[in-house]
Amino acid sequence: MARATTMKQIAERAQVSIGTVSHVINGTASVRDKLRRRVLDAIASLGYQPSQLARGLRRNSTNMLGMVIPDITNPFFPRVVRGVEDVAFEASYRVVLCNTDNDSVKEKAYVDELRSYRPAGLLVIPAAQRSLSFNSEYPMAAGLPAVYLDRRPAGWRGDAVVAANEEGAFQATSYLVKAGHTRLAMLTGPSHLTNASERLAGFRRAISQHKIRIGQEYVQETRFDRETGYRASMRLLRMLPRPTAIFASNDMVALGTLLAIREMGLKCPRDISVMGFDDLEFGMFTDPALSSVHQSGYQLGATAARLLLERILGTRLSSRQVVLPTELRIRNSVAPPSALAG
Amino acid sequence: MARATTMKQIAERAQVSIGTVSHVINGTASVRDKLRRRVLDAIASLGYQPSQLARGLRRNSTNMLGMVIPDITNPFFPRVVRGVEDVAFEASYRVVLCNTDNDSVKEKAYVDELRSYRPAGLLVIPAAQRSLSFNSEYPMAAGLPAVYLDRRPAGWRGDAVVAANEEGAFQATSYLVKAGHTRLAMLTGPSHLTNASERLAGFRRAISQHKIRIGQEYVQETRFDRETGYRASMRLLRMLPRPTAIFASNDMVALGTLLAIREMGLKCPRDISVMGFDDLEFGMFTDPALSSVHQSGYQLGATAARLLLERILGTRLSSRQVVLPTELRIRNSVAPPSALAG
DNA sequence: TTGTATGCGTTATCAG
DNA sequence: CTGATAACGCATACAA
Repeated sequence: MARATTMKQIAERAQVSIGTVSHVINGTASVRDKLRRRVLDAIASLGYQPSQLARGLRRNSTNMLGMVIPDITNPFFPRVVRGVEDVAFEASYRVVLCNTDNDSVKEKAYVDELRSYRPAGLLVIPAAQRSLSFNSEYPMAAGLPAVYLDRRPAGWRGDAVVAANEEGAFQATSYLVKAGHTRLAMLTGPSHLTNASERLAGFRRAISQHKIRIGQEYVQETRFDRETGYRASMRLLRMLPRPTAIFASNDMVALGTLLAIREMGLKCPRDISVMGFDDLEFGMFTDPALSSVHQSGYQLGATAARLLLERILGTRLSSRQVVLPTELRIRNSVAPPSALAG
Repeated sequence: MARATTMKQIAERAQVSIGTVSHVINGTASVRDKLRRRVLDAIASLGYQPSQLARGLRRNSTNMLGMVIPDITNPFFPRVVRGVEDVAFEASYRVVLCNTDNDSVKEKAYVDELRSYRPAGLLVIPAAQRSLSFNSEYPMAAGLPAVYLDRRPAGWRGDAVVAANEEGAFQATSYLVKAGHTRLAMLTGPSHLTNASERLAGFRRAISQHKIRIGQEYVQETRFDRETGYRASMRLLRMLPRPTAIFASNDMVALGTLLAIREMGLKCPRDISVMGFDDLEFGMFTDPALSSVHQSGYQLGATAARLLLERILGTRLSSRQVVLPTELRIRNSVAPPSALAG
């Protein structure tokens, strides 16, 4: 295993001390132009790269940003990650990615290990609302800047960036109501996640504001995936009277609903309307095209990364809670209820 | 910035020397049971985590795996990444992810920086066939184990894992021919990527084997995205005679084709058949459902990670080229050519 | 079986 | 402005 070029070699070649090399690299003291040039030349010709390990050890901090997400395979998260990466890269930070599978144990393991690399900060989409690893101000407590995204763990008083989940769900539900639907069902997502419970709250606010009452069996808990969306939808579709509209807590769940409708021999939107949340790219291509509450995963990530960088650089002190806007995108999967339905 | 617990503190608390602590942690010498227990207790009660930076500096290698991919936002790659991560995590390695945007300059920058973290190995989906950073055995030369995935840079003689691109494309094209198509078009993807050129080769082999001749305007180069797929498809659809089947080099491109067909007021598969490659999840939900050559991104990643780990652990010496099988998945987007078409 | 001491490549302090 | 030199936290060769 060939060892890489070190500062010592640069120093020898440039005929200066190792301290001087460090100074020209970090701009930590002014160096006479002649020496500076010699150093730069040596660096260029030897292709020297400072050891991030040695530097991190000495400084007790690296240019890594730890990012903890549930599952990169879920199509919403890649955009978030990309938003983070772009902002981080621009500022010379690198992103280390970890998938928790929504498992708080794995989350804790990852966070603990990440810490041992002394990242400059942490970006976390928490696995659960009440996580053992994050119940208080855990990451901050040890002086590690952290920003939470997408979901907010209970009790977290630091920086966070989330979408307007309640409001978005309220808008979407209101739209369905105004289209004439009164038998509305909701697939909630995991009730222990803030984004899911906020969306449910928005749904409830809309129907109660319109004086609509629905049976509790019309509200079904799911995970945030197609599989549970499909199963819960099958249950809904077999109920009598059958709901005329289903609001899914995210697009993956809505995909399951579309599948269930197809399998039951029903037709969307003729027999039943479907609304999703997230507005993932594939929604434009489904049959029928999926109506959804749009949120920008990229902005979510980019914004969180910016907050984190600001905190790392210490330009801000008070903690900030950013709420990103959502926007209703109506496509073919929603229509007024047919007189025959039910 | 509170400093973390160190071995020294463990040593003090356990009333042993720092060397002993190291030995029980690494199992590098047998330690008397009593002392070992004291050390373990101290570690547990202080929540000690060894500094990966110090360890990496000392050992000249860390438990990080550098992974370089074009763009996490492209739905094929998350599965690859996930496959890598799962295998890596199991073996106590962590993955650092970098997006190159298919830009070899960015790729080189990332690889150079990654090296300064002394990763145990590198997983690379190269940005281009002839990359400045990878034209010879660059990563290996410096003793850094590396495995290439999905695409193979020219001249690389080390480990690589790719799909059976040529064969898959051959099967798909043959299917179209057997369905009666003679006016076949292909959207090639970027010609400088091996996977794209192999797919084109498979296409050509199939049509020439069936004695079909097509005009060169029926072969259009695209990138691997929807946008260029859409534009190239519009060109194809305006040609006279119009092709009766389009083979897209991947599903994102095929999505663009579906869009173009819709926009031209044509109907797939009645007027024109469409075949994709990759078989991404959304293909089941498009209208019509997309036929495609299936390959498992997860297996691609998992296999590559396994090869890399084996090389890191030094259990193998000769370099291996793994080719993963593909499988044709026929759905509604393919039908025999209508007599009226053209 | 255990302790001591050296060095990994930097940064930072302190003289000169 | 420049050069020595002491940490940073750990692994490891060597001594005891």
